[in-house]
Amino acid sequence: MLEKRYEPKDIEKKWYDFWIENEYFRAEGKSDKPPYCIVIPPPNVTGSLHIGHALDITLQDIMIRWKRMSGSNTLWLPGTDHAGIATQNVVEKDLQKQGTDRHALGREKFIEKVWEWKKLYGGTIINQLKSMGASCDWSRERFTLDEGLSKAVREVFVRLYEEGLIYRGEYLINWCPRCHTALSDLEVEHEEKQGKLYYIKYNFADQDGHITVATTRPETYLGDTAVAVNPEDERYKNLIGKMVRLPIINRDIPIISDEFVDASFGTGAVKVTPAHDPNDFDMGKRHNLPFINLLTGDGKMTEEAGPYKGQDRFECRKNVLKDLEGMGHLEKVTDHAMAIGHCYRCKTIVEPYLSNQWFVKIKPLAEEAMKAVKEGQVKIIPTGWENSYFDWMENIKDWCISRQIWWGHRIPVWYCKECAEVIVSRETPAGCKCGSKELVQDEDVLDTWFSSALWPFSTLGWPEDTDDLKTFYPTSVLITGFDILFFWVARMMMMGLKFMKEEPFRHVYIHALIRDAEGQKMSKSKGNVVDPLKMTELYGTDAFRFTLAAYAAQGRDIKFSEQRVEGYRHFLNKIWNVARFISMNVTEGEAASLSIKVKSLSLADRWILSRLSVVCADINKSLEEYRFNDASSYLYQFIWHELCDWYVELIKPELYGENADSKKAAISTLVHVYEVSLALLHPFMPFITEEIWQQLPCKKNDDSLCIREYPSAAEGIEDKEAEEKLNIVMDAVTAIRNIRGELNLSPSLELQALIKASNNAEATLNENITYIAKLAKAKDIKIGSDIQAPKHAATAIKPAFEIFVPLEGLFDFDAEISRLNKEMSKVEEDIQFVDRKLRNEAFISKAPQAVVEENKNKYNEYMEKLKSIQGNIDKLNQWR
RNA sequence: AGGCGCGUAGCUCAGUGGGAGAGCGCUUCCUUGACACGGAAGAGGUCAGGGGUUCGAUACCCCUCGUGCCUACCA
Repeated sequence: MLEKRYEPKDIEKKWYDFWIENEYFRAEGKSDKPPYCIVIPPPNVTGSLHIGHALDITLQDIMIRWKRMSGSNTLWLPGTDHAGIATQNVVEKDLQKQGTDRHALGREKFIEKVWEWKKLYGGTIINQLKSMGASCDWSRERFTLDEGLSKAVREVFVRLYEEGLIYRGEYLINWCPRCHTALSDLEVEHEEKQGKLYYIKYNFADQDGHITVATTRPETYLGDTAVAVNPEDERYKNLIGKMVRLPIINRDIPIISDEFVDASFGTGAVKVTPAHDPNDFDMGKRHNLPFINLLTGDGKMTEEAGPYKGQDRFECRKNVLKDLEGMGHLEKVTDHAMAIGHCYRCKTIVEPYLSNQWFVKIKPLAEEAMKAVKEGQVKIIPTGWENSYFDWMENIKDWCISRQIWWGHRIPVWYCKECAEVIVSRETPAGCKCGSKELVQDEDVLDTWFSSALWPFSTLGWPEDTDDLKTFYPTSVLITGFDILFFWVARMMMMGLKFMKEEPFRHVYIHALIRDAEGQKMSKSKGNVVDPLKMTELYGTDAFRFTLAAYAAQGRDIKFSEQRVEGYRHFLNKIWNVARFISMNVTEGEAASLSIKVKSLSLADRWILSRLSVVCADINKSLEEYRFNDASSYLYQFIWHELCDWYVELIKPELYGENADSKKAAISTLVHVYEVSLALLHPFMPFITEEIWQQLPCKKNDDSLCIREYPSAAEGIEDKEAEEKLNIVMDAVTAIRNIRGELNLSPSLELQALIKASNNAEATLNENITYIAKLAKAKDIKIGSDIQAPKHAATAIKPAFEIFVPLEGLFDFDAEISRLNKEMSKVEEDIQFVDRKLRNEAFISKAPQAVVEENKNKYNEYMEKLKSIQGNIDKLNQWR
């Protein structure tokens, strides 16, 4: 006998351990079964589970468990990402607390420290994934800095270099002065902000007068090497070639002309700072201007800044403005909206910074990646994201992959101290071809996303030709949020196609972002995060998972509300109680012999089996299409409203009755339908279903629900006739309940029911009179085509029959007449609506014949109903 | 600045070219032998506004308003 309430806590761990012990999640490297594979989006090793992970994990686990049960050789490959900058930041913070830093430690020691840290805390997120029920194959867990994955990284780097797709050069990149490293364009977050536009006067060097330039970053004037104007700009045409003198530092620079300049913006004259602005960089190249670097790596001014040397960049700005103003060089200041770039890891304002970096020449890779989606090898779901994908790929720029940090894959490039030879190699080289042994490795490491880009094949063993790789590549689907579509998905596409010659996954399912109940993005700083671990603690993992699945409609963000989790906890309680109901009605001895015997099935049995068949098909189809919300809604609807509200109630007379055969049929059907329901539910709520299933008194072919075959429509028996018939019965029950409710009659009061039925309905109702008696709490039910309405009776009119409920003594003429009047005005509206259509000639001639027919039928039906109601009202008025 | 999405019951959201659906909340009644985390019966919506296409539009097209996001080198 089950406990009165479902208590998730102990049960969850018990079953997870059981699954692991029995290796149910273990994939086969070689198998006759069809392969199904998902690689997990590897969470940062520093991370802890947030609600976005929870959604991600839940959806993946649903797909994986569903496919596993459906007979696939299923691999869900888990792992973590070394998260270069983020992890380094965390460990550096630790060091800071101890009053030291990484430079004091030295590179080698520091990296040791990070590994130590990883050993201590890196398992946190993995354990949290397990607590969500994730059915990953943990024997294949990977880490992006593993030996194998590092080998893949080197292989890819060297091959791209050899093909000329990786190069090194001095360019303007995004620099984070706090993290002390270059960032790719993607790692810079732009935020629209109200800023200022400063107008600065530059005097001519050899004549009176000045030209005014506008800038948002006045301190960069120190690095100006020209002023540019548009060649067509009449105002400045005659000034081209003249020199202006920079205030304070008194450097003379030329006025040049360049098409790039927009004459309508600001003053139409642009200061050109080639070392600190991307556009100016291009102009500098075009006009051969000097590049003056004003900044050090940590955002302080260099010697080039003259009197401002050593000042912080923002302090310098203040001082420059003060000085310019003092000397009368600041003409005016206006408000100006602009988007400033911030480091995505630490939110510091980034600087365009001139330095030597490694880049991937990306266009050729992007073209293949676009083609794969255009030609349909890869399907992005929902398709709306394809636009963003193409848009980004088309405008892509070379990818800066070197980072000036220590934690990560060190760039496999060595420089000879003797002859300046550059050696790019898979293996650490012993010496230079010039004979020197004096080699130094490049100091930089690779962008973390470089190794993540290889994840779908590096984790399967590439560059070795492993069984896993042969079996599981391309993987089946990638499930992730849109926030890393470019960071990760796009790059996996490029690398997968490049090195495997095949797309990394057949489908990409992009799910929503979870926001708080007000629609705000969740963030630690806003303090509006929903902690998934708290949810699982409060409501159980299953209820939480089901909530996430129910929320996961395509193409819309999720506004998360805790109330909804509570609602689904009630659903679990309902499921739990059906199990209790079964255990109370099935004795141990009976259990083993249960089977569905078609010939002794009652109408209710046939009906629920038919419904089961339909819902099995619906759920499989929904999952096929990644319609998680539909699947969960089908489950909820079927189990609660059909199985519990109707079927269980319908069979109670049989369970408590004397007829052994029909009792047996009812119990068999109930247990069967419930067992199948548990299987249907299992991918969504693995723990409670396993717990109940293990205790369910019926024959099972498997040791765990998680490997039971996933139900198909064949587990039910489709039977439209039974559905139609039972609908008539349900109609009758509802009609009587409706009278009871609306006339405020006590639920305990037994009502008499007289049913005037058409021939079809008469037989059906007669055969199922006990159902009606029980569910509507009715007695002395009489059914016939010649039933007459008694004097003091409430009436209900349905298409197939009319019901009269005699209410001697309790009868209230006014109440009943007003009920009927309400009903009548509804029907009158209906008639009007259909009539308008039928009188429209265009409708008759142009609408499909079936639609016209349908409306005609409706019209007749409504007219019948109207006649009946009117008749009843007339009688009541006569009698009263 | 461009692009994308959203606006449907009090709240959170499904949905569809042929009379508007769910969950929660609300109202009334009910401790009936699985379940009060329950049962039964209800109330509640010009499907943002305006125009167009159509026999027919909440759905398709255009505009407006509101709202959210992504991309972008306007100094």
